[in-house]
Amino acid sequence: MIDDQWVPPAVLLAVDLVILTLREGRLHALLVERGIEPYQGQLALPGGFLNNAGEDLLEAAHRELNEEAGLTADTLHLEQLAAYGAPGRDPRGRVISVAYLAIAPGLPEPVAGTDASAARWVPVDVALSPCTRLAFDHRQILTDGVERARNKLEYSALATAFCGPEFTIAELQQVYEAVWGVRLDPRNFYRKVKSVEGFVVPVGATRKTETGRPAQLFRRGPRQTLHPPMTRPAPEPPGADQPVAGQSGTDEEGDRGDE
Amino acid sequence: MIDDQWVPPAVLLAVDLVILTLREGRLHALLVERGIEPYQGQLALPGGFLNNAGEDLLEAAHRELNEEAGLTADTLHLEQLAAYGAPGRDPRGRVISVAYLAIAPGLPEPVAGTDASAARWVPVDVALSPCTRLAFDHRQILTDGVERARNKLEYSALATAFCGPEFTIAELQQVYEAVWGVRLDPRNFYRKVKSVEGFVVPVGATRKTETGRPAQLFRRGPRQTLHPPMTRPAPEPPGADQPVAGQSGTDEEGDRGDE
DNA sequence: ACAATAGTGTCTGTGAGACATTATGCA
DNA sequence: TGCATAATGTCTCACAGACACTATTGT
Repeated sequence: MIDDQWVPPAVLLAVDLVILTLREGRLHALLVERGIEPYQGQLALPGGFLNNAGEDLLEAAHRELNEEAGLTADTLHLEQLAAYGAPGRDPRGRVISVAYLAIAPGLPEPVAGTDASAARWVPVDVALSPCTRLAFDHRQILTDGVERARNKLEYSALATAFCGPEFTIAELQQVYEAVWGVRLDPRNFYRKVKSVEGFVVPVGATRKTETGRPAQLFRRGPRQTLHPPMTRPAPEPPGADQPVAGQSGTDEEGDRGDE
Repeated sequence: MIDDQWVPPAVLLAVDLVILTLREGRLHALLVERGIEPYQGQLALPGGFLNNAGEDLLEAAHRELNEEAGLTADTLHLEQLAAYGAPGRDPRGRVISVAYLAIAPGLPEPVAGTDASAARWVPVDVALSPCTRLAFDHRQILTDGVERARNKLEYSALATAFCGPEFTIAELQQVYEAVWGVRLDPRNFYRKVKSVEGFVVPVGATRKTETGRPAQLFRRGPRQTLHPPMTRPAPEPPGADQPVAGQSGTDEEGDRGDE
């Protein structure tokens, strides 16, 4: 079928980033306004081509994270999301994009002055609203990233990645509420979090709130997976559930403890 | 930072397959003996390079599934696993591999006569034992695939993909036991499966067993996700759990397919 | 009858949902 | 004292684990 002279087609490889954070109780994603064609002027995920043939994928993700978002990778969560390679996804040619999901604590300022001057935080419900147009297949990638984060909150300690090094239980609850888009009972949430050994560890200090009793501060504990998992309220109506059938681009994690 | 003449480096793109099935109560993966360099003679995952620049990733996975395993994609589960792109993973150059996970019902014969005459089913515990050497980074890919399957059994109806169109509850239980490597109580398993609406639907017929009362036959139902999930016995000792840290993202690739 | 497997019923402990109550800060 | 939030306690129901028991086949 293939003659001896056949050589496989070469492709270009890009790395795109879904960077999520919490700002004022809402889930935000970092988007950049494209300065060049194609899709010039439109919103897109931060990302770019592989720098050189010797660069590792994860390394490229870290580089883009720094270049485009001004974020150092020290404290933040970064995991591979999926590969996207539909033939027509980039008008410049055959480009395969490996998407990464990054979770960052709420940064006070989006970014500025850097290479990423055009970057800004956008609430995900706005970014994914039918009115918003994203470049390439970035809507799909962003959707998948948010979905991954939502699922991982259930069975992993990912929520702590949205918080700073020290946080209160109430702050952690806000993460769940914002990402899942639900309201949780503070008492049950408190009991659940503290009942999972190693999820969070008390730091001994307290943080004053605007009003009311000061809250204890915690750090993330050694535990990565939650057993039993955090239960997400099921907003599904009775009957069969979402199709979820095919997977053209990606899938999810699957690995519970992976990352 | 990048001058106007800069062009991104091109890479080769391969698709590799983790194909899992159940044979005689044990979890097996399909491996091929490589006929060409590199790693000639060693075991590897089925896979190969993108056929042409216009081929979709999933399409390529289906093609390889057919070429190398002789499997038609009609009845089997196929989802993307991850992208593997470590710089040194393929001695021939920079090759990024997008791995797919396929789940197939137990086939009576491995394969033969086809392009994949060198393919054979290997128990995963054998394939992943320290003694077995796999080409490229296929050990990692296989490990990730098995891990994905293990996790998905918990919260999805993936187990039915291991069974034929009609199956008994006991057969479904064997899937869980083989993939998880545990023993489950038949009575509790039966109760659990039948309590999840739409997981399996009775087909009205029965299947005779070697001895004992005939079992009712079922088909997979419309439900894709299991709420609440199937609970996996936790073989973890108390204390912090597995690190599960990063994912360097690597890959492998396949042979060229010619021969 | 007996063996062997399919399928049902019961008890109990754990944990989630709902919600009352107490504790600790500030004005 | 009053208000707001943190933290703890109580009750109930759902469900997983353990296991006794009944049902239906073949020999």
